[in-house]
Amino acid sequence: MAKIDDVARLAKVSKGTVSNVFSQKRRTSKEVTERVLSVSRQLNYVPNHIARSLVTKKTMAIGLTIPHGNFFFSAFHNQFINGVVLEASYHGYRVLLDMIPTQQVKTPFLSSYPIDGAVVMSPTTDDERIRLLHMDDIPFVTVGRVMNADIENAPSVDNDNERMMHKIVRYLADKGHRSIMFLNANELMTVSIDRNEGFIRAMEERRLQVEAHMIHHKPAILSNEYMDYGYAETLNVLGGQGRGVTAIIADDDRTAFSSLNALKELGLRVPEDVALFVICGDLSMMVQSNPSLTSMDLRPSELGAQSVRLLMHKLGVLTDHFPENIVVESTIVERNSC
Amino acid sequence: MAKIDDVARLAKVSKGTVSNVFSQKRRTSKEVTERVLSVSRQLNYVPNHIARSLVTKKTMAIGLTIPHGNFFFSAFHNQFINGVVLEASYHGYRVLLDMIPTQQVKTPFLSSYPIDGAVVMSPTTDDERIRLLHMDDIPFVTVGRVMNADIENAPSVDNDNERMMHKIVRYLADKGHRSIMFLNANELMTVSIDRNEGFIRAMEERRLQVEAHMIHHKPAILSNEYMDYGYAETLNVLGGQGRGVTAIIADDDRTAFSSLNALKELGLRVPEDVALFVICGDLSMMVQSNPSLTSMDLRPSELGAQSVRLLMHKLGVLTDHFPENIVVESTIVERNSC
DNA sequence: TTGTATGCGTTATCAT
DNA sequence: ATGATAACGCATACAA
Repeated sequence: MAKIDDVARLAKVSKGTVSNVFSQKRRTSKEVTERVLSVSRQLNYVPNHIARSLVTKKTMAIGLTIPHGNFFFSAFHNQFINGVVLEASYHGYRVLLDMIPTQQVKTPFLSSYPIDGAVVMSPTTDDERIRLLHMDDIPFVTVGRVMNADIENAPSVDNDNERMMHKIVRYLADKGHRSIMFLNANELMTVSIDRNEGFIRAMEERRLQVEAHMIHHKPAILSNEYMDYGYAETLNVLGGQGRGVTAIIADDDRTAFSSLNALKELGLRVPEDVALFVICGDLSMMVQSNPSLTSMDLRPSELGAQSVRLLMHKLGVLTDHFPENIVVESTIVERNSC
Repeated sequence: MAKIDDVARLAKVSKGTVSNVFSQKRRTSKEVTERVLSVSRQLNYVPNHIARSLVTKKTMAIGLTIPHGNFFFSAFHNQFINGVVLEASYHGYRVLLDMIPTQQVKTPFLSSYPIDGAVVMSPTTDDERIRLLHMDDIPFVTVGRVMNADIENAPSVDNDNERMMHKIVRYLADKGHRSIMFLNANELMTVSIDRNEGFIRAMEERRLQVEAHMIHHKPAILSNEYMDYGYAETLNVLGGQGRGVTAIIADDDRTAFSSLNALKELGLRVPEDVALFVICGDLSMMVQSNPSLTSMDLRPSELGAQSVRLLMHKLGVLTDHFPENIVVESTIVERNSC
């Protein structure tokens, strides 16, 4: 691999000049620029990213930390990552995919982390990743509210979880539903906490009773029940005993489908007997489902893009004024399940 | 941030010794080791990854290049990435997510690429990414066969595409189907080419006619028809004209659901009137669909893990004997759609 | 087992 | 506008 000295020698300029031709940090005459570029092409030269990083102290990469464990992307994650990668590359940044595996790995943090900043997905209460980032002084943006005890004012991007639940409850209540079951996300995630509160508050506002059997949380990702979440709950609560639940809010598409299956087994029709409402989910799946599923669009791709944009401000790449906490509006998409 | 000299001074050793304590490349006495570690903790020191990379010429990161464009992960991609990240982290490697966006970005290849190797998903004929990697002498492994003109003997991981199609056709033919429609992946992908050949050959072997209306290819990812692929084709071919198609092979879950929807609209029952077979797809979706879909399991997570393992051999991280081209066995999972 | 000196390839500072 | 040179923080060959 050719180095900067080779180019400098052949182009009869100093290495400083070659450096400037590539970094554009100060002007170079058209003449020299072209000579350098020509020689570089000839030698197949490109600046060494590592050496550059060593002196600039910028890696031009951001980390994307993903929910830990033997994770399983949902449609939400997909589109979110989409938004992140696209927006990052737009600013010249690369994305380092990252997870905190449950099993011990060879090099956890044996050396510094070669990223300029990070996007943290689905923070949990007292999130380990956030602790680490904070300790290492790496700027980060979370998607969802941070609830670590010692950290305040963390920049974040989030949906309006409270309002979202109000909107959903209102929507269902207006259709006459009084007993609504909420199949929430995992209880450790901060968004799930916010949504829970929103749900309960919205129900109370409407003078609707919230009973224990009406709120459930997705099991840990590695548990056996994970894949079946929604099925057993629906069977239990809507089967036999007749607790009077007439509407179900499901956390994601997988959960919704599980629930839908249980409903079919129980001989309950959607939406005639029971309404099914999905939070987010894969658009094409929602549409192609039978019946198509009414859902709350969380706009994950937008969440991803905004989180990167916010991070770019933290990194000083973008300098116009920008809020510290961005709320991405979520909207109800009516289909045929409610 | 503390540097190696600070630690050396406080621990009263040379920087070379500090270096060795962390890299473990040569023994250090227990005494010294502990003193160094203790001081490091005290100063919150960790070796600088960039500086280390500059001299070792290893970034401890691999690239994962994803189908270009405003891409859209499918269940296959999800699980694949899962396998890649998990296996990579097991060997102490990080994963740099990478895409070649359609829109022009700021820094395409303005500087060298800070990865030790790459995994290339879904190679196309004359793949640009492969050209670049090859030019830059970056070891890479493809998932699917390489068809670039100037590249031979590229290490790869793949399913047995030919055999797979034989198995599927045999399976369907044994159930009495003689006219089978194949909703294949995008025609640029090498796997789709292989599967096409396999399909045609398998049909011929069984003396079954392959007509033009029986083979379709997924439109480009940015086109309007992309999301609807499967729907229009099913409507056209199985509607009105009655071309006698009694079985459909769909490339992925999205396509299958589209097709399923069209079948419902046509009043055709699955599997009574038409058999529907899915290649890969999201397990939980397949199961929860109604009817549950019989499918070919491509084992994407295994593909991901194996591709990383193969790459590790290319990088000299793993040294035992290992084949250059790995075939991951795919198996039929029978459900209720055929 | 440990210390010393050199180099990795670039950017930045200070000249000119 | 360009050149010369000192960092950047570490690993490693060689010396002790």
